[in-house]
Formats: sequence, structure tokens, C-alpha cells
Amino acid sequence: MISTDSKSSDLVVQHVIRAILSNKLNPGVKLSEISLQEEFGFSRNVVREGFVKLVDAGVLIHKKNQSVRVAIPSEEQTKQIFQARRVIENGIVQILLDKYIDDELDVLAIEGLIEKEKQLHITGHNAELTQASCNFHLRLAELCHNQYLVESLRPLILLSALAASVFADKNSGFCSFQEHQDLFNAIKSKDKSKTIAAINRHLNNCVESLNFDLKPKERTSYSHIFN
Amino acid sequence: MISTDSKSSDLVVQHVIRAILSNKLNPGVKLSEISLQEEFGFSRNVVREGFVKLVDAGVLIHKKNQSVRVAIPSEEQTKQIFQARRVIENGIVQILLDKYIDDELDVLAIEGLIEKEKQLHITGHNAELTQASCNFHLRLAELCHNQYLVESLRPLILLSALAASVFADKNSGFCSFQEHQDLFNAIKSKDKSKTIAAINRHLNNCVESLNFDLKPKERTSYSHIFN
DNA sequence: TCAACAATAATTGTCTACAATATTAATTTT
DNA sequence: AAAATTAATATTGTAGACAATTATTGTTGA
Repeated sequence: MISTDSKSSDLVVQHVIRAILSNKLNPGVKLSEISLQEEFGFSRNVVREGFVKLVDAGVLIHKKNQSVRVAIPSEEQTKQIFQARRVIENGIVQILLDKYIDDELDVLAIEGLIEKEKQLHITGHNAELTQASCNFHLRLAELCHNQYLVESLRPLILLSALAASVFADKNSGFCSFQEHQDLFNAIKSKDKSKTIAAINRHLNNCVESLNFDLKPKERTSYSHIFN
Repeated sequence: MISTDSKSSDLVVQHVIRAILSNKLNPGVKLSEISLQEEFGFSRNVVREGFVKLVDAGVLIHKKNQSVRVAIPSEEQTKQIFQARRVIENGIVQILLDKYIDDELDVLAIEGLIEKEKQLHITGHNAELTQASCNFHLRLAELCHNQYLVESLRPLILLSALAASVFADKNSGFCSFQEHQDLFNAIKSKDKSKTIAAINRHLNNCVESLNFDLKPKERTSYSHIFN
């Protein structure tokens, strides 16, 4: 559960997450405690604490006596990640649908997010688009008003971003905003089976757009990217 | 993601979890870093690291400059916990059902667990029964061979145990093994809607067996319980 | 007797230091 | 020149120390 509390170590968590989502931190990159200590001014202890949380979430990998590395999802793991997402996000959209039918759902909040994705797509801000695309899925979870669903989904979203960074070709249409739009329309139609079909189609397309034969990319080591 | 890795801090995590599941650690109880340091022989640093993971999972609560405490789930949180469980465990049983239909599921492994629950119920080993009952749900998750589903469910199971410790009357039939048997039979029938009905009935009964008007119990402070 | 206040003790947050391990660079050997 | 070995460097794991904060105890006054 990667929280957003007020502890200093959570700032480390936030910075790492933001760096991953904006593609400044790639899978496999080493992160030493000292380098982040210097960059943030926190003590090494605080950095370690942040790392523990990220390792716990599966976003960082930590072998004993070695520096932590950004996780490199395997093909098998990627498929598991999206299976888990199908389970959780199926539940989420059904909860949202119930809320919408009972007039307790602010659909405009969702529409705004999709609009922002569209803008970023047009202007070609790819780094921000990844972030916005992740935000869409997380915001849907948040609209359920269930902290446990949010915290279950959050690490999976991050891992998905890493998987995309490993296996997605440029412009492969991974997690496209058009499909977000489709999902949104399905919810607005108040049709349960249509909505479920939309979320499953979207998540399946995400996996199928990946190219698992892609050769591993060269990964430069970490060098002052948190700015 | 409360892992079971080989790090020393994970031993702290394991001990705390076991103490909670065997009812030796009750909601609201304070845990000081020093007392566990003395008990385990680890350095305070290691204990802290374990605490960070448990706080992250929501099992422990940590306010700045105060000792961590075992979480006391509220009524609202408890309902959210079980809503999240419904979502995840619905997915799990459907995956298992698919596996069973494809002859890839070892049903005997499940049957053995239920048998053990029955034994513990008869012999009145209530502490072990709680643990066995939690194990049943987690084992179902593990049989999906999806680490992310397991790690999503694990904290929810722990929190459920805490919620029961707060809101369950003695012998209220919280999470009964009979319903586990029913669920198992439904899976064996290879009937999807029957299986889904069984898991939802079980989880709903869990919540409904709780008494949210129960007055908060007296909580003795921590005193050498990890033995 | 009880409440408010002050003094003491205990606990956490943070930093520094040092040993153990891993990584890198340099040297030697073939 | 390439591989293997050795030396040097860097990084992690752990422990300990001190300040800041909180919890507890003891005291005073009504």
C-alpha cells in the first residue's frame, strides 16, 4: 500500500513513482541509497524506508547486499499483473455502475480526465500521457470510495507502466484514451454487461499490444533524474 | 505486499502476523520498537523496517512520534475491507473454476484445509482455527498461481481477522468452515453462478455476523507475547 | 478526592560510524 | 592481447548515540 502520508520517506516514494511514470526511471536501473540521499537531502535511513515500501509493492527489486533496481516485469509477471487488474477493475466498474444508477457518481470527474488524455495525446506529451493514463484507472478506483481497492490497484498500475516500458513498441497504442472513452460511454449507458465487456476489452488490448519478443533495451545507470 | 522473503525484517513481520492471527495481539495494542528489539535480538532498525511494511499493509497504525499500534478497523473500514475481498475473491474462484474445468486444479489440497478446520473446530482450538480459516482463503488465492492476487488479498485477510477481533461475538460463526465446504462443493459442481453465489454468500455472512454496536474492549498493553 | 501542573522517564526520529559484502579497477599471468 | 587474479573502491547491513517528542509519574493546590 504505497501511501501518500506525511512521512519524509513517502516523499522518496512519490519521487520514484513520478520518475517511473514520466519515463525518467527505466526498468533495471540501479538506485543507490547514497545518491538519493545526496539528491534529496534526506538521511540514508529515510531513503531506505522509502525503498522498503517500493520493494514491498514490487516496483523495486532488492537482493541482499545489492542496490535496489527498478523491477523488470517478465512476460509471465506481466500477464499475471493484467489478470489481477482484470479482477480488481472488473469489480471497480461494477461498483461505479451501481453508484451511477443510484445517482451517486460524478461522471464529469471522469470525463475531465479523458479530455486531458486527449490533449496530451494531440500535443505529443508522451511522458505526461503515461501519467494521465494511469491516473484514469486510479481515479476510477478512488471514485469507489474504498481505500483498499485503491491500494490494491496502485502497485499494479505502476507495474503495468514498467511492463509497457519493457514490452511496448513506440506508438503501439498501449492503454489508449479512446478505449477509456469507450469504457466511460459504457458506464453512461448504465448497461452492466456492456461495461464489463469494455473494461475487459481494454485490459486485454493492453496486453495484446505488447511485444514480448522485444529485445531488452540498454539501461543506463541512474544519474540525477529527480528534478 | 507483505512478503515472506529472507530478510530479517520479514521475520518481524511474520511474528507480528502470527501473533495477530493467534489472537495474542489485539487491535489497539501498542508495539514499541525497543521491546521487540529486545525480544528478537534484532536491531531497532530492523524492527522499524518490519513495522514500515506492516503499516503499509494497514495492519499497524503509525502516528508521528508515537508507537505503532495494531489497527482497529472501524465499521466503515470493515465494510470496505469485505467489499474489496468480494471483488478479489470473486475473481479468484472464477479463475479456479476455469482451472478446474481444464483439469489443472488440485482440489484435494483444498479439501485437506477444510478437514483441518473441522478438526480444530471440534477440538475447540480457536486460535489455530482463525489461522486455518485465513489460510483457506489465502490458499485459494495461491492456487491461482498469481502472486499479485495473493499479495492483494493478504493484507485484507489480516485486517478481516482484526475486524473480527473487534466486532465478532464469541461463537458468532464468523467465517465458518461449513461455508468453506459449501464453496468447495460449488466449485466441484463446475457451476459458475453457483460458485459465485457461494463466495458472495460467505463473505456477506462474515460481515453480517459482526456486531458493530459492540463496545470497545479493554486492551492490555504489549508484554512479551512472541513465544 | 480530584484536577491541573511540573518533573521524570521512555520512545521515536535522525544522524554517524563501522564491519561485511559487492562492484569496479588494476595488476599479473598465460 | 585476453583471461584470471588481486587490490581498491563503493555500497549496503547493522549498531549505537543524541536530540526531539511523547507518555508517565509525582506533586501541588483547591
